Order: sequence, then C-alpha cells, then structure tokens
Amino acid sequence: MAATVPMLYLSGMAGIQQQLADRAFDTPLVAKLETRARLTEEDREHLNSLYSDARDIGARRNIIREGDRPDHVHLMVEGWAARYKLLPDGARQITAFLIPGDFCDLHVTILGEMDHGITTVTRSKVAFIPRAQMEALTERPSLAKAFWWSTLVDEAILRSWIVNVGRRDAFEAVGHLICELYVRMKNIGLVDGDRFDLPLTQEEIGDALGLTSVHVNRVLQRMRSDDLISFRQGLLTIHDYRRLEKAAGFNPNYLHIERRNERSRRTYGT
Amino acid sequence: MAATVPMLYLSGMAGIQQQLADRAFDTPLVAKLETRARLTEEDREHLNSLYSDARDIGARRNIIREGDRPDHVHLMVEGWAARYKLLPDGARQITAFLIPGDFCDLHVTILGEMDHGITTVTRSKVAFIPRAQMEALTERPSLAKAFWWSTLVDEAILRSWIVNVGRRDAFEAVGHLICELYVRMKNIGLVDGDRFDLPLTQEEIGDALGLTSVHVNRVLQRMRSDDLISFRQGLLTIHDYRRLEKAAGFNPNYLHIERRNERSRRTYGT
DNA sequence: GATAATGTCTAACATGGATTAGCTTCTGAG
DNA sequence: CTCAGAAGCTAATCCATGTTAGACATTATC
Repeated sequence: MAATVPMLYLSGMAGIQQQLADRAFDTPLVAKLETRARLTEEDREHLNSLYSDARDIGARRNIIREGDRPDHVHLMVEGWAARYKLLPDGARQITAFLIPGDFCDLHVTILGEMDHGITTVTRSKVAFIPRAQMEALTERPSLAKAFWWSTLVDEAILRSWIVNVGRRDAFEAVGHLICELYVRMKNIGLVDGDRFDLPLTQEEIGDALGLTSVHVNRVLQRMRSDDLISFRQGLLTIHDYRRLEKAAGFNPNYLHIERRNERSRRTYGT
Repeated sequence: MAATVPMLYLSGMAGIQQQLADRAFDTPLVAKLETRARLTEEDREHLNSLYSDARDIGARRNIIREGDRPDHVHLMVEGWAARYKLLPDGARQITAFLIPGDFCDLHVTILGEMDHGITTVTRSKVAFIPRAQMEALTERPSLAKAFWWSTLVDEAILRSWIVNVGRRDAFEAVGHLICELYVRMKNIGLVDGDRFDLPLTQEEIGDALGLTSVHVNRVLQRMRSDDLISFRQGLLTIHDYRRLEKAAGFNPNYLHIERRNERSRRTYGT
C-alpha cells in the first residue's frame, strides 16, 4: 500500500511534515475519516485511489471561483487552502481553512454553481476527482457515511466560526482559531508536540476573523508577551495549551473527535 | 392528501400564514425540497408522513440542548426557532433561524452529541421523527438527494452569515438578514406581497449578527427613516426591495433557488 | 382592565478595533 | 548574493458599536 499513496505532506517550508511523513501510515484523509468511521482495508484502497490525479498548484492561486460549475471534486493532498467570499467593496471574508484531507467542494455537483471561491494559501497538491468516481465511492455505505460525517463536522466548524466572529473579542477569536487548527492538524498527524506549521499571514488570519491585519498583529504581540505562543516563519508553538484554551473559551466538542480514536492515533510526539 | 397534512402555518399573531394556508397546496417542507428536487406523489406522501407526531411547544422553550444525544430528528412545522451557542460569559450567538420546513438536527444521529442548542422563538409546532423512520426515508434516492441538497444549502447559509458578521457593517448586516429571510419565507409560500411575519425581537436579531439590541434599534430606525422597511409587531414590510438588496450587498445565489422553480411556485401575491 | 413582564427606544459616554502611514524584516526569484 | 516585493510591526487618530441607564409601549396574565 505504501507505494500507492503520496507520502510527503509538505505544506510549508518548515519541514515538520517531512519528518512526520516518514512515520505516517495513513493519508490525512484516512486519518480524518477514521476519527469516527471504521474503515476496512478495501475502503482505504478506494480512498487512496482518489489521489490518482493529484496536481501541484502554486501559492495564492484559485482552485475554483465563485460561479464555476465544475464536474469534478477537489481534495487537498498537501498544503493549505482557504474558502472565501468577496464583497462589492473588495473586502474578503475567509469562511474556512482547508488542510490535507479536506474536500474543497464535495457539494458542488449537487448545488450546481459555486457561491464562493477557493484559493490556495501555500503551494499545494490537489487531487482532481471526476464526479463519476466520487459517486462510485459513495455507493459504499461505509464511505458514504464517512463523507456525510465529514460534511457535518464542516458545518459545525462554520457555526463555531460565526460565534468567533460575532461574540468573541479579537484576542479570544485568534486564540480560538489557533486551538481549532491545532486540534485539526493533530487529528491528521501533522502536529509535532506543541508545534505545527501555520502558514497563514496576519492578513489571512484577519480575513478569517473579520479583523484587520494591524489588529491581528497587536493580538499576536500580546499572546507572545503573555508567553502563550511563539509564531515565526509559519511555525506556531503553543507554550501553554490549557491557558490558551481557557483564554479563548475553546471547547473542542464541535469537532466531534472522540477520545477513543485520539488515543489510538499514531501521531508523532504523543 | 389535503386532509393528511397540517394546513395552518401560524407562526406569529399577524395571521398572514392563516390567509396563506387557505391557498397553499404544499407543506413548507415539500415546497422547499421542490426548489431543486423533482418529487413524485409517492415522495410527497412519505414526506407528509413525517408530520404524524407533531407537538406544540411554547415560545422560548428549548427544543434540544447542547450535550443532548437525541434518538429522533426534529422538523419545524409551524413557527420559528433559533440555533444558538452560549459563551462562558453568558453571551449568546444565534447561528441559524429555523422556519417551517427546516430540520433542526438532521445530523445529530451521526454526530452523536449536540454541540449547540435549539430554542423556539415563537409558539411552534415541531414534528418528532424517530431515527428509524428517517433512515427509511433516506433509502429513497430522490429524498436522500433532496435532504443532502437541503443540508448543503444550510451550509451555504452559514458561510453567508460569517460574511455578514465578519465583514459587513451593522446596517448592511441587518439588511442582508432581512433579504435572506424574505427569500426563504417566499420560497415556502409565506410571503404576502412585500410583507411577511418576522417574529424576532431586536435582541434576537442582535444575537444573530453579533450586535447589541441598542445598535439594532439604531439601524432599524435608520432603515425606517430611509423608507426601506416598516417593522412593527412582528410584521415586516419591505418598501423597496431592490434598494434594500443593494444597500445590503445581497446576492441570493447562495440559497441555490433556481429561477425556473421560483416562477412556477404557487405563492400568494405573485 | 390592572398589573407585571417583556420589548422598544433614546441619550450620554466609553472603547475596541479600523484607518492611515511609514518603517523594518523576511523571502523568493534570478 | 542581491534586490524587489511581501509580510511584519508600530504609532496616531478616528469612529462604529458597546455600555449603561431609564422612559415608554406593548403584550400576557389573572
């Protein structure tokens, strides 16, 4: 099996993923879906077949635009992407960050037209999956259920982001976003102890939280001086997770990751 | 068929729904799903069977709480409800308004535990649907696809709300919410010309948009003095839809309602 | 039809975050 | 290795929205 799946999950330049890849046995997609579903070896082979048409895309390039009607589905293999909407005045709101194992547009073949765009954040590897292949996969009940679960978690994350933007102040919101990305990255095996690649600019963080990059900078300065985090060159280190979680009012229940699976996950550093 | 489905969609006290009910041939659920899906008479009968256990619930009562693990699904039959999350400091963020035809928790049997609560806004009628009955329905491919579509639209609405809260100012956000609710109510046949029941307090509107009720009041005053809307006693009248839509930057594409169906819908006043 | 509870509206004042502008540091292309 | 563009950082000022408080209006209850 090892030879048939991509083994490198380089998203940034920091090289943590490279180290991790040497130890990872599952692709991020399999790791993520196994959070809840029990997959057979056959299921995994089907999932790995999704990677057959994986293409490299440079940083800050559109994967898909508002108004597009693609006939295939995109899956993040390596790197980060962002779902976003543009306003008439040019302002941008990011509504999701996509990391390896995330589908960009599982829905588009049903909804018809894209109501938002998706852009890469870093240089990425993206799998292009024909609609027919996707439909064949979902004829396996175990996978259909796993995809359904994944969609529902995406929805839960959206609700959480509304709370973040609507009712948390800037400090809490940034902290909450960091906690969420830490847990999600950990769940796919891309966290090295208390560090992970967070290849976002302060402007991108601001666009996700409804803040300006100036204000994100102020908040990050404060988090550093409070000795909660380090964040340099796309590498984030959490110095005191419990305190950060508390300061941000973060409760991971909405990610629906069960303890059972978290324990058994083969993750670097745990 | 008429005798087997509820014909009264009273949500507020204003009585528009009563008038409409006399003309409506479809339940809101059927009207909504037919936005995109083609349903057979048999499909409709199956959908109408969902109403067999419809219960009255008073205003501002919890339908379901965070942490619950219900074994049945809730469907709004009459009235309004709100999906919400509470913060440690007691602040509330509403993440969705549920109107007739909306499922409250289509997902909960897969996700396990509720990560948010749902409360009625008005006195409501809510159908309780056993998990098994729901699963039987989704064995019909046409209905499975229709529910899937509905879930994806809910997701698109969540994305739109993030933009609303994150990047629009208070005036635009309130206008955008009004436009969305107008279109959604119209789609299920509950709009009378330029008027519809909007049984929300200014505080509830604020909790949905991340604003205080004081500021919502300021915005509503301005909308009234700009002659865009009237809003009294839970009845909202839009005086100039085009201008409101433009002022709010509203583009209904994310609701994925196709022109074709909008034309053929049997709606009062159109 | 009195009364309490809830919702609406207004005003004075406070503030978190936006805006603008410019300097500094990092990064990647060649 | 160099250089240009991108990203990070900081400061001064401003303003949209929050806070607090209370009067007024509407609705629900008995």
